[in-house]
Amino acid sequence: MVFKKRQDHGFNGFRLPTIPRAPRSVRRGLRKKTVEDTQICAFELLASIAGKLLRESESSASSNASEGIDLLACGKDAVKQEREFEDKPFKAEWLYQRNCGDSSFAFEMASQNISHKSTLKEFSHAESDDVLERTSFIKSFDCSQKAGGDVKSVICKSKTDSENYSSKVEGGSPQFGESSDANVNIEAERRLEVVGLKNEDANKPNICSSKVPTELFLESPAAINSDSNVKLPLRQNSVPNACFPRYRNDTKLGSRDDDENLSRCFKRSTKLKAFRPPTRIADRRIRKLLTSKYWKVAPKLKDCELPRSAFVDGGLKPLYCKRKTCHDRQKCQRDILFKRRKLFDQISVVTSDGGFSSESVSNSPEKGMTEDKNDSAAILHGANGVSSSVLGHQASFHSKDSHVKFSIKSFRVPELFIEVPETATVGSLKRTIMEAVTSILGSGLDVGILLQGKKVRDDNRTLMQTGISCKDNLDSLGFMLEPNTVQTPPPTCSSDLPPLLSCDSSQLLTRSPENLVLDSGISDTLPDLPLTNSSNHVDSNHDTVSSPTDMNDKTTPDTKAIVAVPAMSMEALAVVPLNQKTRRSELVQRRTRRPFSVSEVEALVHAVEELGTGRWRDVKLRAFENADHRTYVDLKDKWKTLVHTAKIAPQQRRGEPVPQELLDRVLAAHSYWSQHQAKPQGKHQAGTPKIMEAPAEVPIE
DNA sequence: TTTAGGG
DNA sequence: CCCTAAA
Repeated sequence: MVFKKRQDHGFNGFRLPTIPRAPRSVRRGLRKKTVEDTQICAFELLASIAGKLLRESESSASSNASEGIDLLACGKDAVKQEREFEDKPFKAEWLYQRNCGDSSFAFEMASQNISHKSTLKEFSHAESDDVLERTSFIKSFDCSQKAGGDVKSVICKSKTDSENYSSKVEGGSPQFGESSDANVNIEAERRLEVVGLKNEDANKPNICSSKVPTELFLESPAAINSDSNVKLPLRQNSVPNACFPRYRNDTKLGSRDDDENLSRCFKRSTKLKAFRPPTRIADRRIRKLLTSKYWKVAPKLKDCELPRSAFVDGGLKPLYCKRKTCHDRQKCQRDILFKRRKLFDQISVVTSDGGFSSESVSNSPEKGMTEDKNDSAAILHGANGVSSSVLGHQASFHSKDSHVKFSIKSFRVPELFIEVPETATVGSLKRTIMEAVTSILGSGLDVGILLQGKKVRDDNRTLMQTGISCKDNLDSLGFMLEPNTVQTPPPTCSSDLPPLLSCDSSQLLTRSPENLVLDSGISDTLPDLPLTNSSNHVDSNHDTVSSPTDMNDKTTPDTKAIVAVPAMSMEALAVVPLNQKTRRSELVQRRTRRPFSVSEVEALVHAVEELGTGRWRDVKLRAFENADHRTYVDLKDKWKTLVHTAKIAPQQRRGEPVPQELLDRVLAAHSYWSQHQAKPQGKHQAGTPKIMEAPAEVPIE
C-alpha cells in the first residue's frame, strides 16, 4: 500500500498536519542573508563613516576633508586607523571593518599616487582566526599609457592640489549623445594590477605600495571604424583568447560556465556574512526602492552606439569575446543587462566616483593616427589620472579636411568593490575583477566632452563649430565617461522621505559634502562646481556602498547626518536611478542549477504528503533543514514540476528519471491536498469523510 | 518573510 | 530557477 506510514499512525489516508505552525516570529531564522542586505548595510556604514569624518574634520578645522578620505569602516576604530595612515605621503586608504559577529572584515586600500598603478590590497588580521572575508576596494584601475606619459594618477585622493583638472563637470544632463558622426579610434591600453593579496603586518600599511606580484597588462587598440587591426600586446598575465570585438553585439557577457564557477566561488562568502544593520526600517525601505520597478527601465538601444560600445566592450571583455555572438543587438543588450544583474549579488562590485573623469588629453604625434573620413580621430590610451590636460596639441585646422587629433591618455575606471572569500583562488579573483571592470564599462556610459570646463552639449555641432578644432582650445579639452541618461526617472524622490531613502542612498552620498570627503575622484578637485548639478558626480559613489559591514548602533545618527544633505537637482537625480540599477545589477548571477536527486525527491514527497502543499517552509524545515541551497521556494517549484512530470508521459520526461512510485505518490498527494487545502491546523478533522476518501484515489503501486 | 503563481 | 504580488 502506498500509505503505510499513515496507517502506522492510525490513518487510512494522509495524515492531517499534526504539527501546528509556530508563530512566525518563532519560525524565522533559517533564511540566508541576502546580499542586498549587506549592500545596504555597507551603505549605511559608509554614510556613518562619512558623518564621523565630517564631524572630525569640523572639529579639528583641519583640511582633512579635502583630502578625500575614502574610508569605509565600522566603528570609530576604523576611523582612527585610517587617520593614522593619513599623513603618509602616498596615503593608502585602508578600509576595513570588523564584523563583530564573525571575524570577517574588509578593508580598502586605494591606489597610490606614487606609481601609476592601482593596487589592490588586503590586510589580514592576525587575530582573526575564523573566517576571513576579503574585501577590497579598487579605487581605480590604472590604465596608464605605456609611453610613460606623465599622467598623474588620479586615484589618489590626497592629491587635492591643483593640476589641470579640466575635467570639469557641468550641471545638467550628463547625456552626451551619440557622436556618431565622429569616428573615434580608440586605442586603449589598460593595465590592471593587483598587488599583494595579503599583508600580514597590519601595522605597516605603507609597504604595500610597491609590490607588484601580479600584473595584468592589456593593450587593446580597438579600431572602431576601420579594419581594426587588433593588436594585442600582452604583458605578463595575458588573457587567453583575448579579442576585441568591434561591435557590442559581438560579445556576450558571461556564460553559463562562468556563472556557475562564480557562483561557487562566492557562495561561501555570501553565506558567512552576518551583518546586522541597525535600522531595519530604513533597510527595508531602501530595498523597496531599489527593487521598485521604477529602477528597471531598460536602457535605450542607443547605448549600443558604436563608439562607446566598442571602447567599452571591445576593450574590456577579452575574456568573453569567444562566446556566442548576439545577432540581435537589442537582445544582446538585454542579455548583458540580465547577466549583470544576476552577477551582482554574488560579487559586490561597486563603482564609485562620479563617472569617470577625463584624463589627459593630448595630441599624440608619435602615435600613428588612424585615418578617418570623419571630422576627427581620437585615440584613447587607457591610462589613469584625473587630470585631463592636453599634453600636446597641434591641431591642424587648415582646410575642411583638417583633422583634429586627440590622444586621451586615460579614462579612469570607477572604484570597484570586490569581495571574495579567502579561499577563492587568485584566478577567480582575477576573473572577478575582470567581471567587475567589464560590467562597469559595459553599462550605460556616455562620453562627455568638456571644453574649458564646460560640457559640450550639442552633439550635432561640428568640432570646428564647437571650437575644438581650434588649437588653443585643446588645452582645455577634457573627456569624461559618465552615466548615460537614457531614462527619465519618475518623480520618485518625494520630499516626504528623507533623501537617503527617497532615492538611492549611495547616490546621495556622492552629492553630500561628506561625500566629497569620501570621493576620491575629481569631485574634490573641482570645488567650484555646483555639486548638485554635476552629472558625473551623480554616478560617482553611488555604488560605493556595497560592502557588507557591520554597524554599531551609533552609526544610525551618523547616517542621518548624511541624509540631511543638500538637495540635489532633480535633473541630477534623474540620472541616478537607472545607472544605479544597471550597475548594481551588473554582477548578479543566476544560481547554479542543482537538479534534485531521487532521494531529495523522495524526501520532498514524503514531507508534502504529511504537510501538504501550502507549507513549504515547514517542508523545508522538515526535509531539507540542512540543505541550505534548497529554499522553500525551490521545494515548491520542485513540487510543481514533479506534479507536472507525473502527469506527462514518461517519454516526455527529462533529466534523471524519477521512480514512478514517487510520481504516483506525488500525484496522490497533490490531488489529496488540492482538495484539503491544508486547512486543518491543530485539530485535524480526522472524521471528515473527504480525508478518508482521498486514499481511494491514490493509485496502488 | 512566506505563499502562490507566472515566467 | 527567477521574480513578485500578496498576504
